[in-house]
This record gives sequence, structure tokens and C-alpha cells, in this order.
Amino acid sequence: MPELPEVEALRRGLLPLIVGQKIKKAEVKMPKLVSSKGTTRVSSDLKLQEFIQGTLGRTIEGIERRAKNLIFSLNDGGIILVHLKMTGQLVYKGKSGTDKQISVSGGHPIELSENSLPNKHTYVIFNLEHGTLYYNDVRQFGYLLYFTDKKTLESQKHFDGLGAEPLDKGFDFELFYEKLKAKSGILKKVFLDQTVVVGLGNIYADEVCFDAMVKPLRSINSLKKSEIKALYESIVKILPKAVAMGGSSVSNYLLADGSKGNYAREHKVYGRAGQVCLRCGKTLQKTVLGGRTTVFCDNCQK
DNA sequence: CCTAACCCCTGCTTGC
DNA sequence: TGCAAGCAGGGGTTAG
Repeated sequence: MPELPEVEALRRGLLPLIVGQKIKKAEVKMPKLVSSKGTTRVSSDLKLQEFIQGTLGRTIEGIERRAKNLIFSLNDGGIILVHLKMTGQLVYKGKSGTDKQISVSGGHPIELSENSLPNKHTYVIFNLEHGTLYYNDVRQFGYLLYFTDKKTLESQKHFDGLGAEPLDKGFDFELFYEKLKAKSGILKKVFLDQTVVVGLGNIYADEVCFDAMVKPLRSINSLKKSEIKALYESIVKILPKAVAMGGSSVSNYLLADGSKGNYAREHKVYGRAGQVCLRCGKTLQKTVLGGRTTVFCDNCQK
């Protein structure tokens, strides 16, 4: 469930591996993934051709991130927008013999099927000069969209309504406070809707609330300034740490080289309902908010 | 304008 | 053992 730390860790991992490489050819095995996003996913031959032709022979010049989106810029001004949604992966395998995708067990080489690419869930393959970039997505929720230039991307309003970037220098407490106070409703729902601050998903929303000792079910208008300050401090503490640790591999999230992130072991509440609170020892509670499982400590979160 | 419910999809877990 | 229901959740879409 790639959230901001996972997407950012992936971006940083991909940079040295693929920036500067030319796309020799893109193979698309699931045209709907490059045709549209949302719930009405229809394959389009036109979009498929635009994607293949637009990326053919272009060089990847940079990778940026906005919220949980990855933005690949091409040397002719073209852009590939990638969203991993729940189970998307971008894994790069170099041509050098160091990635044989074979492991040795008991002296006999065995194939690691989970690391063998392409696999049954590989839907887009970028053949690069020095290696191959695979897009895998078990549940096919993610998408890769091609735009001829930045203006076209902007005109389609993909980023409209998104809140502040929590890793940016400009993300200070006053900004967060003003944006949060302008909203109403339940704290966690506001975190998940990306309008105040982007990048928190179900994992980090719960982790931030726990760290700040604020219940995720609290209404925005009940929050004291000191509590909002605590939430802010937890966001700017937890997200960079999670990025540095490669994110949380709780489902099938992988880094650019196919390895797993290490932040899952830092989780204090996510996935721990019914277990003891690591801060006060009481049993962690579970509830459902906006259709999402929510875990918190009823004792030490206020 | 808003919010809540539904939906996209597969694989793993749980219960009978 | 099998098989169905439940669950995982980002976020676009739709109904109200």
C-alpha cells in the first residue's frame, strides 16, 4: 500500500538506476493500465499507441513526485505519470550478470519465483539501454499515463485539490494549522482525503495519530492547537524516517531493486489490533473509519 | 457545493 | 478437503 514514504523511497531508488537511459521500447500487456484511471477502466487503442510511440526512443531525464504520483520526464518534454495505487511495483533489473534472479540453496541453484521477472502480474515492460524496468500490479488498480508535455498534464487537473507536501521545506506548522482548521469532520478521514497534507494512507495516518497521542476519530474542530502541533511534529518526524528506511513492505511493496522496505517493523499500531500498546500496555482497539480499519490506543491517545 | 457508498481487482485468511 | 465470504485499501465515480 504505497503511501508517500514508499513512493518517495522508490523514486530515490530509481533515480540512479534509470535516469539518463533511453527507452528502447515499451511493451504493454494490459492496455487499460495506460488508457485511463478510476473505476471505469476501458482499454483504448489510441491511448496504447500514444503511450508506445510517445515513449519510444526517448530518454528518461528525471523523476519527480507529487503526493503518491511518480512523474517521469522525457527528453522531448513528454511525461509518464505513474500511480501504484495498492499493489503496483516498479522493479529494475540490470543486464549485468549480478542479477541472475537465481539463489543458491543447499548448493543447488533454485529459481526465486517471486523475484523472477516478468511474472504473471507484469503488465508494462520498459526495455532500456542497460536493463529492464517492470511494472507489476496484482490488482491492476494502478496506472501509467503518457502526456505529450507538462501543459497537457496540468490541463487534465490530476493534482487539483491536493494538499501540502509534507517533505517540502515550505511545510511549516502555520500552513498545516491553517489548512487543517479550514476543514471539518473526522481527523483520520481528512488525513486520508489528501486535501490538507498529501501522502498519508491508512498506515501512516494511524501511526501519526498514535505518535501524537490523538485519537484518529477526533473531530477537527475539537482539536486544540497543541494537539495539532503534536500531529504536525509526528508527520515531519515519521515520514522522513520511513523514507530513509525504505518504506513499509506490508503487502507486496518493493523498492526499485526488488528489495523490501524496513519500516514495517517500526509500526506501533497498524496491524496490531488486540496487541498491547507499546506506550502504556493497554490493549489496542480497532474500529472502521471511512471503510478503513483503524487501530489506536483508547487509553493513551486522547 | 458536500459526504457516504460503491467500485476497480486478485490473493490471502477465515470459517463452516 | 473445498468453497465462499471477508478483508486488504487508494482514490475515482456516483448517488443523494
